[in-house]
Amino acid sequence: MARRHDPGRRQRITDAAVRVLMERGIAGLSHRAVAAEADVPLGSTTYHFSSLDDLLLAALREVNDAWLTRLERWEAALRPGRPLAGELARFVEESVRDERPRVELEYELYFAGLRRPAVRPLAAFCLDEMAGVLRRRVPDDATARALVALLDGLLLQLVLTGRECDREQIREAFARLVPQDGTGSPPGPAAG
Amino acid sequence: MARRHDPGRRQRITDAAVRVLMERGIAGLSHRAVAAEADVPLGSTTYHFSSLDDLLLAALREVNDAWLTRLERWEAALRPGRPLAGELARFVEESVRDERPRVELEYELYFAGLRRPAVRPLAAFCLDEMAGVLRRRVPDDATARALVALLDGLLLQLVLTGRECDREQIREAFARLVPQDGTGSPPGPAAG
DNA sequence: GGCCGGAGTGTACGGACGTACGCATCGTTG
DNA sequence: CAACGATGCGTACGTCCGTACACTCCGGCC
Repeated sequence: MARRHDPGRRQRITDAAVRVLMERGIAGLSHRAVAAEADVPLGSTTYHFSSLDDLLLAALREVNDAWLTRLERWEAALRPGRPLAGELARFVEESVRDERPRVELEYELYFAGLRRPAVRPLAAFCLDEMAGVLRRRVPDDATARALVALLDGLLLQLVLTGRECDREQIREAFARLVPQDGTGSPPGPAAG
Repeated sequence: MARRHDPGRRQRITDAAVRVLMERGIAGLSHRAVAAEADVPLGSTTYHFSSLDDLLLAALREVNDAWLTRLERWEAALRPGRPLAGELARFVEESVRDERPRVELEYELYFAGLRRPAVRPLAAFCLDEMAGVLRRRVPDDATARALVALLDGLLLQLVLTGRECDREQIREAFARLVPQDGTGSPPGPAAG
């Protein structure tokens, strides 16, 4: 064994939980599945997390962070000259092409929030953060929230129907929501 | 007992399943819960439905039908003069105000579709039908699909954050997606 | 060097679940 | 009226789950 005083054990369990979620979904998350995936004894998962909900929440926070980080990176890499709508369409396309499991998991998070009071704040937080990121490129909160809604709805459609992604149509839809375009309107000249 | 040859028994079980789903969500659906809710013996639920997935699917079809019917009724009641965006905003507002449990359940259906192959076609069907209904009031498929995406995204946001519904903001967002407005553009003069 | 406290673990318990299957029951047929 | 077949039901089995808890083991302190 020699696993005594293993720092980062908690983190390893959380990571294993994320993998379990990715493979089996929220319904498939159990102490036993996580323990096996993390290669730790069953008791270890109940020791580090006071309940299964705790474990679920920790894992979902991880998933959520990864998702928001991806969005932040996309935002940070925006070129001033390019219209925002096209870049949003690219984000959608890349999401369903390269990160489908993560997208699916992200939406499982939302839906878990529908029923589990403990998860709901996290889902709401995610929505607000996304709006906050887009807000940097758009003149008002309402537009940012509408863009988030359209983004969520489109990703959901693409993931659920498995239909191929028509980037031009998606760009057009985003373009209608963005008032004037040129990678949005940063509040200040260089404050973006 | 005297329950022999009870016609509509299957339907009663399905209805009970819908109530169970409404109260406990998909994770809470079980043969036992449904049997108790429908006041039938446990064996009856396994007799009429070959598996739990069958029962879930039947119940979700019911939920789906109710949802699409609501949308159809909304569409049928549209007045020619009124702008479509405002009517869509009204639909959103009424949905979260009066039908929140049904909305939540509808999105649980989507969620179930993410993980259960048997449910996915139903979720995809629902998305297509919604687009089909909106298509009657809008000049092209792409716009209809974008409206569905925005509708889904907005409802999701409102239900998850519990934020109050700003109807004017929502109307504005829909208005940007609808090319010109006056309750859409029916293909023919009176063709509906 | 020997004890002591807490960190970590293995096991066992109680309960819920899906489903298979033998049996009761009733309409039908001769 | 009697027997039979299908229709419907109650029970019981095997599995998996979350969690509690007695126990082990290691690091620090006297």
